[in-house]
Amino acid sequence: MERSTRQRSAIKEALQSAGRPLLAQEVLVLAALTVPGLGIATVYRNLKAMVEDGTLRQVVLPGENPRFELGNHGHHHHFQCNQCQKVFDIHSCPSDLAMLAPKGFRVEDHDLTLYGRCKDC
Amino acid sequence: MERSTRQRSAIKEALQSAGRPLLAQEVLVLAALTVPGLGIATVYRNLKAMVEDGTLRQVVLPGENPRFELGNHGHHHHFQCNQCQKVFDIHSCPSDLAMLAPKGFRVEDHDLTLYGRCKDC
DNA sequence: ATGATAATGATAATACACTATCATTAGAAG
DNA sequence: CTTCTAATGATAGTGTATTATCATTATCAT
Repeated sequence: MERSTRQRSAIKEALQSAGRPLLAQEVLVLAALTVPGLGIATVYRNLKAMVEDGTLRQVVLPGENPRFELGNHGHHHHFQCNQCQKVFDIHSCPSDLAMLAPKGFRVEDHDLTLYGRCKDC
Repeated sequence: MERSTRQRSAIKEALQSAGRPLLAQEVLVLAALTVPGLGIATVYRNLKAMVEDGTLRQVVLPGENPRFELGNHGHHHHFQCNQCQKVFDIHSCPSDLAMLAPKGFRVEDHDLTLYGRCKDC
């Protein structure tokens, strides 16, 4: 059966306190503050398991490695800073996108990424 | 100096006649119809060179390998079919995206991908 | 047509994110 | 406290897109 470990808690908490999608490497760095010696394999293992059970969601931006965020958010989009490369949530969503598609195409979903400077850069 | 080869012409023509962004592998298959024996290394070499000189543009969708399209298009977006995975151009663009970002964030650019069924699927 | 050399094609090498392996550690049930 | 075994950490291995290598071919200025 599944056991509760310091590592798993630290990984989840890193994502909660960051409040933005993190790369596996970023998760490692943050969670290792709580659990020194944390291994990258453990990070990948737990991220994968938590995505599978719905605790986490993968966020994939064009040309970027997957990031991870909590799975309890609804539909939303992302902003990536051109300076620091960090990714932030955007909780609004344009509504009139389906009409952009050519005739004969049915739109079922969409992905939007904004790029620019974040508040800190 | 640069020489004109059958291979390079076939690669460029494959992209022109397709009228949609193609993966390196798709370029190989299409261009090999004109130049049998065409090698994948030649495809990558020429795609890279043509991107560098502006003839081509890379199109990178989330979680996908790069596709290539002619570089003389203006700003536009893409549609990917959930069935056949092909990518098509969308020549319109929503205008009110900058206001979606949180306060303190400056929006400089954006990427939009629509997903659904293409005309043929 | 010829020679210099850019370009090609086959394939070995690379890069790199991710996964498997396995000896060791540490939850938690009793 | 013991025992069972899930989980961990170190690291070797994998998968795969792309690039480098190099002998051979083909373009093009002369």
